[in-house]
Formats: sequence, structure tokens, C-alpha cells
Amino acid sequence: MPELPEVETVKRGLGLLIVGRVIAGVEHDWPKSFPNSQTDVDEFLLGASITEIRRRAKVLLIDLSSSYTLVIHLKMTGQLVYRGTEVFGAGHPNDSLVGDLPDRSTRVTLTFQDGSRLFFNDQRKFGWIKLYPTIEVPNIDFMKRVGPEPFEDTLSHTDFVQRMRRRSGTTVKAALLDQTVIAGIGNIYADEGLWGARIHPVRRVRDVSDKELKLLLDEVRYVLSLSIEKGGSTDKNYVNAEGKRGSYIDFARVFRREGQSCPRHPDVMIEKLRVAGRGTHVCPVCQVE
DNA sequence: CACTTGACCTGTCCGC
DNA sequence: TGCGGACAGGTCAAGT
Repeated sequence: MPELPEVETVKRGLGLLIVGRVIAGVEHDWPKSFPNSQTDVDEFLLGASITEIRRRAKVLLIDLSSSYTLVIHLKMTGQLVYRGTEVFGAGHPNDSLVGDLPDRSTRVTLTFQDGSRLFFNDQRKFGWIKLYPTIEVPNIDFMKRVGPEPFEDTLSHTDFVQRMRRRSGTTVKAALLDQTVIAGIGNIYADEGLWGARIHPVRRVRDVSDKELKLLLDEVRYVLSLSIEKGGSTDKNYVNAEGKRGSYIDFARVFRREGQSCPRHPDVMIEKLRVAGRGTHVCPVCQVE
């Protein structure tokens, strides 16, 4: 679930909450959630302060004063929730989606010198936090292969068309989800962008015109920026760094709206199908196969 | 090589 | 009510 807008929202929240704090302790119970050795922890994590929070694609980067970086992928159900040291009530805001922490899906807990904590919760255990030398981050396989950021101003419409054409034999939805074509788009914003551009997700890229693909980039940029403005999409698991939900789902036109009417066609119902192995939402009138 | 499917996991929901 | 199976969906490995 966390796609570009959700990770960007967490990034902005953590920027306000944890930059400058000094890491005093780390606990982790699931090896795949935090695979580094105790030696790495002792040498490069404990005692380091947080200098900057960055994002690349759906990956969050927490830079440390030790010249190491915590590289974090939330995958489907990951959450990063900060809790301060205030002692009122249960110690968390009333509108938080998350209760007392740690809880049974807490995989990693970072404790800061001032007693505040950052919890990495991940129900399905697909996500991870890995400590890398900052200088090595661009050499991680994923970082070398991932495509341009959607809002990079050097990404022209023509560039986008060319990158999509590299996957001309597959469906336009599979190409949009391919992180080496363009970074940060997942199932929600693929469906929303394709509806915006009136392109059926099952069409082969080779059968989609340049004009349609250029419109698709505009529509993808529109839904991503709207979602960032709304704090992302909370369907089930996603919360921001304060444990609060995002509201893009209230503005979604097709995602999770099967059986409801298309915003362009009050008499037509949104349908759900499977494309590229994922639940896919379309208006059968706007989007023709 | 290009593309598709399965695995990684847990929790929820649906039908029998 | 219990139980098996489908589904949720990001990414990589394995299969066609």
C-alpha cells in the first residue's frame, strides 16, 4: 500500500519529528526486518544522530551522523510511527489509528536519547530496515535500476513515452507498475491515473498512442500530487509518522469503488478485474479495451 | 530475452 | 460456529 505519496508523507513527518535526535537503543525480533549485525549496530547506529530524511521511489532514507543510512522499505503493511515522551493518557494522540506501542506487529524499535521512540510496525513482515554506508546507497541494486521520479523536472513527456515503450509487449498497467520505467507508482495510483487518462489497463503498450501516454503522465502526476496534499491513502494499514490516516481514498475515482458509479457516468458502475496479477478498477465506458 | 507467476507473511472475509 | 481458501499488493526469484 505505501506508494510514493504515503512514503513522502512519512518522510515529511519524520523530518519534523526526529531530525537531530540521537539513537540510544534498538530492539528487533524478526531477522528479516532488521538484518544487520550487532557489530554494525554498535559501531554505526548507537550514538549517531539523525541528520536528514530522504525518499527515493518508495524507499525512505534516514541519514545518520556516522555516515551510515537507514534504508527502509515499508512494502505493503509497514508503518513508521514516532511516539514522544509526553505522559498524558496512553501517550498517543486520540485520533491515532494505532494504539499503545509496541504491539504485536512491532518488528523494530529505535529509542532516542531523550526517551522518545520510533516504531517500525509491519503486520506481514515483508518490509525491512537495513543499515548501509551512505555513500553505498546509490549502488544498491534497486537504486541503480529504479526509474526517474515522476516530478523530476528533467523527465519530459517524450522521455516517459520512450521509457514506457521499453515494455511495449506487456499491458500498460504492468508497465506503469514497473519501477524501472518510472518510480513510485503502485496499484492505487496506477488505477487512478489510467482512469484519468481514459486508458484501459489491459491494453498493450504498443497499442497505446503517444498522445495517450503523454496524457497518462499528466494524470499520474495529478493523482500523486493530490494524494500528497491529502496525506496519502489509508485503506487498511497505512498511517503517517504520527499514526494518523491519510484521506486520498475519499477522493479516489475508481480504486476500491467497484459497484459504485463512475464520476463521469452516473449510470455506469465501476468494475473490478485482475490485471498484472492485481485487483484493478475500471469504468467500462471511459476505458475501452 | 521478454514477460508472467510464485514466494515472502499475516489477518480478514466469504462460502460451505 | 469452524474451516479452507481467496485476497490484500511491493519486489525479487524462478519459471515459461
